Amino acid sequence: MRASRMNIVTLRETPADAEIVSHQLLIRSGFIYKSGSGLYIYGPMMQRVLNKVRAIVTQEITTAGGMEITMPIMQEQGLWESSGRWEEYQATRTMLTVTDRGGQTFGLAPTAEEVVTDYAGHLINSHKQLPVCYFQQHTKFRDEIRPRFGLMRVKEFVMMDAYSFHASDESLSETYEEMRQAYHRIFERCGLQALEVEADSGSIGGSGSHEFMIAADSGEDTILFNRDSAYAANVERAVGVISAAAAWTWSSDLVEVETPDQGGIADVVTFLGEKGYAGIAADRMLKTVLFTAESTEGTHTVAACVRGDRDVNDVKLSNAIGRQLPEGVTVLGLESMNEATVRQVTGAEPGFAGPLASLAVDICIADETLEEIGPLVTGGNKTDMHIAGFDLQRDGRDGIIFEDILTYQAGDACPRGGGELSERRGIEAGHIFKLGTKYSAAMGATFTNESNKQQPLTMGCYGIGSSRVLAAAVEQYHDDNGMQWPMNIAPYHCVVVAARKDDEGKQVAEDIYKELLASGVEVILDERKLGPGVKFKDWDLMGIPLRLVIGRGWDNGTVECKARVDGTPQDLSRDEAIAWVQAACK
RNA sequence: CGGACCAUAGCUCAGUCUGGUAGAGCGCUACGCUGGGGGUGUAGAGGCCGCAAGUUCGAAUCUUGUUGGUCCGACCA
Repeated sequence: MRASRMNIVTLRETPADAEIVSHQLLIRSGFIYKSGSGLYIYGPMMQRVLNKVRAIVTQEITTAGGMEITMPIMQEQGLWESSGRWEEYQATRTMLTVTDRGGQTFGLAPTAEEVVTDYAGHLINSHKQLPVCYFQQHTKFRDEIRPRFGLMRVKEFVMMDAYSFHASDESLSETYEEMRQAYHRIFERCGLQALEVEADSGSIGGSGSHEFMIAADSGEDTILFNRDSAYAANVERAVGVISAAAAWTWSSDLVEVETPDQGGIADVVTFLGEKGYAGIAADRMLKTVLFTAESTEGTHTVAACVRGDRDVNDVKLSNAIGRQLPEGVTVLGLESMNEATVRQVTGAEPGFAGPLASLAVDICIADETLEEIGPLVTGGNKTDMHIAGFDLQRDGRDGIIFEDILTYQAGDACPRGGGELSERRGIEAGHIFKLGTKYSAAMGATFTNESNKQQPLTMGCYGIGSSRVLAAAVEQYHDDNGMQWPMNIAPYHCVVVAARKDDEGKQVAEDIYKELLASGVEVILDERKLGPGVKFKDWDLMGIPLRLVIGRGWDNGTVECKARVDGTPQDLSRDEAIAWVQAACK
């Protein structure tokens, strides 16, 4: 391609609303253009990168046994009602909808379990047809409340989604493993370092799932991991072992302590310390956090208890609440309880809640690490009053459920033994789920098994945010001058910069360009009438991996060869330069 | 959905407090000079100051409303 025909428009200044580096560089380089909030045009260069990622994904998923199909973006409401997810996705406002002239409402694909389950259910009648796996790479929609971070969080994006169907859990596990391997190959071929972590399965549901995280400080997810034991999990799901609470000698009698205006944990600890309660620390406090949970059945008041120095894990809590509700009832959302309701359920000002008989909530869940700990200090459900010497087993209200609802953190011990957990940020680029029969059972997608019985299809589903992978690649590979695309997904392999004014110099650049082109190299000839500095800045910004310059070196018959990544320029002869490029982009 | 902020040239922003001729840098156009890291000279084009009402002799500037956007939180395969 000739640069003079590429309409290259690069920005010197960073747009005001671009916070993270991938957003800044993609905008400045002209790779993307904001069409609206959370809506982006992929320019010609970006499209080429996307095409390459898509090609790699298609190849690897096909190798893993997937068959590519295309499903509609518009999905009938009835399909979603048959799985029971319509209400959930409307209530959580995850799904965008459109209505036609007849008044029929459609969802804009946030994912396609319902559509594909309906499809497979009609095509698959016998266990002899199994297993089977379909996939597509198509536009997906999310009703993002707040799009941000450029391509990271948008309303419309490209995602590969694959769905496998099985006669047994064993078969599902085999395919799940094949897909897991395929994911690793995909990220490797894209030149990305991805970390596989245990994950929460969220609103998709199912029995097990892993996420593929691309490590980046700007990532929105937190990963806890330990290299020695190879444990890695999303903090939403991660478990660990917390250090024991510091010793605290107490007569174990229940004592009410006046704590005027001491609502927070830290306040109470300081206050009690001054009052002579020696050795009391935050880990001897029992923190009671109050929530209001919305479910398909109604509103529930919830108390969640954790050790005073730790935090409640919302995701785990939400799952735990779901297990307390009747079959088929789904938790839609979890909110901090408003102050008026707090006063109602505790009979006190906010800050003095405790899991006593006087706590009038529908559900009370205590973290499992509190089962064996005591005595503690907790709120007394009276304004300005705490209770010391509290033992949850002995003094707690009836019906307390013990579950893991703790947010683990760096420094906690690894659950697989050995050392401490470390923490890093990651971008969720892929997610695989063992769905089981959640959708097939609800939608009546069954097959005849070997015993001549109808059985719901066992399913797995697998997603890769293709467009998010692009942003993650920029996050992972860039420097002060711009992007650094890995060769396999770079929009072009090489740019030939014509930096001489004389006719011979121009002709040499032209000839080298044509020769590279003919040998299958994806190459750009920059013959624009611009100073060389401008050209260098442009291509560094756009991150083309290889650069040849026909400039002052040509006086001695040499061409400057430089790799975008940590390359020191080297002067080679014309033919050597061509060979250098051909070798580098193999 | 709570809280904060912004809207002036294609982009980044001054000007608003204290009402009185519409500004800068970058980008763009033309013509030179120049060529190894966004070079330079001259001459230009480009704005209903988001929109609507109000106050005023007079509004980018003050008031109210409205619409879009941004940030923090909540939410989120």
